Amino acid sequence: MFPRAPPYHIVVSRHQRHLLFPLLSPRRCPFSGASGSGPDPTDLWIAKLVSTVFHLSPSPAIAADRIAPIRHLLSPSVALAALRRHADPLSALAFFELSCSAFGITHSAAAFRFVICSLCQSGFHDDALKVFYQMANEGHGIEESFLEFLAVSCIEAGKLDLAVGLLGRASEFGCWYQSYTLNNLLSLLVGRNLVNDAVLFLRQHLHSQFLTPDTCSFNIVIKGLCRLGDIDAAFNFSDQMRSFGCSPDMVTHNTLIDGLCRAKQLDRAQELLQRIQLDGSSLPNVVTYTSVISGYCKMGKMEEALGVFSEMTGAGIRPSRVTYNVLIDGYGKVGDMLSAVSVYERMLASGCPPDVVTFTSLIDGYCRSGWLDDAMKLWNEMSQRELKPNAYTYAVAINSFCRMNRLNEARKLLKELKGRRDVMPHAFIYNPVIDGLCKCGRVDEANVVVLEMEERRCKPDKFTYTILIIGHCMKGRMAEAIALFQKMVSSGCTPDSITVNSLVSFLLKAGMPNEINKIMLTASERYIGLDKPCQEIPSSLGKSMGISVAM
DNA sequence: TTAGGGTTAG
Repeated sequence: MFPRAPPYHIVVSRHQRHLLFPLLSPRRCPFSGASGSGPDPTDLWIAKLVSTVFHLSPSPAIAADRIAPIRHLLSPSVALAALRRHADPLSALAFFELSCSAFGITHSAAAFRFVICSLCQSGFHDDALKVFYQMANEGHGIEESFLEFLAVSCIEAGKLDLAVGLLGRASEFGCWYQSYTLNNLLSLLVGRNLVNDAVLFLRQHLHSQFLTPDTCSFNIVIKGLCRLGDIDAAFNFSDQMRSFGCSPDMVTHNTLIDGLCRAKQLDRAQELLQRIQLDGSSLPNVVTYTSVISGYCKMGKMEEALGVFSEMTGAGIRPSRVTYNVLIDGYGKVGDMLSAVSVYERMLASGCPPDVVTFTSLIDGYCRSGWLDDAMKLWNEMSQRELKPNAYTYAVAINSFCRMNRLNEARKLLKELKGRRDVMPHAFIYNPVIDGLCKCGRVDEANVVVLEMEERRCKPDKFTYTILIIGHCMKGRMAEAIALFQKMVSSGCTPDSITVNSLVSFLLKAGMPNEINKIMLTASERYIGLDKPCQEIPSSLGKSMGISVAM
């Protein structure tokens, strides 16, 4: 934490002169700048001296000894001026702490804010919050705007736990904060699948006088609950909205309808749609209808989907690109490519340009029907329309080539993907190729593909490892299979019962009981905390060894 | 800051 510095000399050499005038990086924090008429020139001179001595000392303790003779010159305003001379926030923090502990300085609110802002801007939010809580404990008034700045900084840095803790204590500091900040936090929590944390936070603070949730706050949490499949909880929240002065709006209704559709409760979704229509308070829009159409498409009920589509157009609502894409994908999934193409043509005729999702769905449809060559014609047509395939498109095409045992064409696409720096590679794109190669006994080539994915910082997942372990076992390369299992565990990828069962059964056939023991021991250590229950497998081994394996 | 679309393999 303490900055590296050369030994202390009274006379500073030419090459050290810059240390007298450390340049501060631009401060974006509105609370860290100087205010008022600025520091006294004498204070500035002392601050310069003190900060230089501090910088040149090899440790805070030595700095304390060296500054001691002039400690009587130190004041809160000198300390603030000295703090401003620290370019490194951790160095500023070290000086801040030293001036409290060694020289008894009671820092001003401005000094606290300066250190907190510096730490936040460099990503040291944990330290920033410790200083903030010290600031509050020392009785400094907390401005609402400062609390919000700190919360937003934590949120933007992804330190949601810190933001939750800070905003959760806002009432302690007498601070009210805007729904915008709350919604930012809720949105990020939901986006990271921390729906329960978002729900808990909103519930705990609904009655707080320092927080005013708005319709958007509820909508965010309702969407999270719908994505979890907890439709009843989502409806409960929507029922509660009015008692907090918020009215459900079109977004609320659409979120609930989409939730019902995802939960395959299409009848309830249709009922709600009709209720909204009868109610007249908000008319269903293209998003509402598209959600219902999507729900039917996902269930393969294309007649019903088309019925809702007709109802929508009959009501004078123009289909969006998403609406067309949903229908095209639905027809492709049920193998009705004639209808999929018909919707595509209608889309073009209506002046709605297709996008990469349209093409991915069409390519997927052709692939599922076994018409790979038609699919690849579309692949080429995409570039004519200046559309680039993305990770989804590659996944669809590569998977299909592998299913048809056209591994070389799949590898050609992987090679093309290698040149696409704008596409983030995912294990599910590589896995079918690795699987196909292993099944053909081309294990060495499979290992090369794994190296390629790792070169692109794409970590193998449990499917990759299991495919490889089985592939190596099939070739009798047991030592390599065991090494892969060990690499899997040490890289933090938790094996599941399929991985362990596969390896153990091969080891059993190979007559390697000692290795089985080791694998099972590792597995039992790793399985602590797994959600799914344990099951006795394999039968012969389980009986003889009394070991259970998680499923 | 909130609503609808495409990948899921061992």
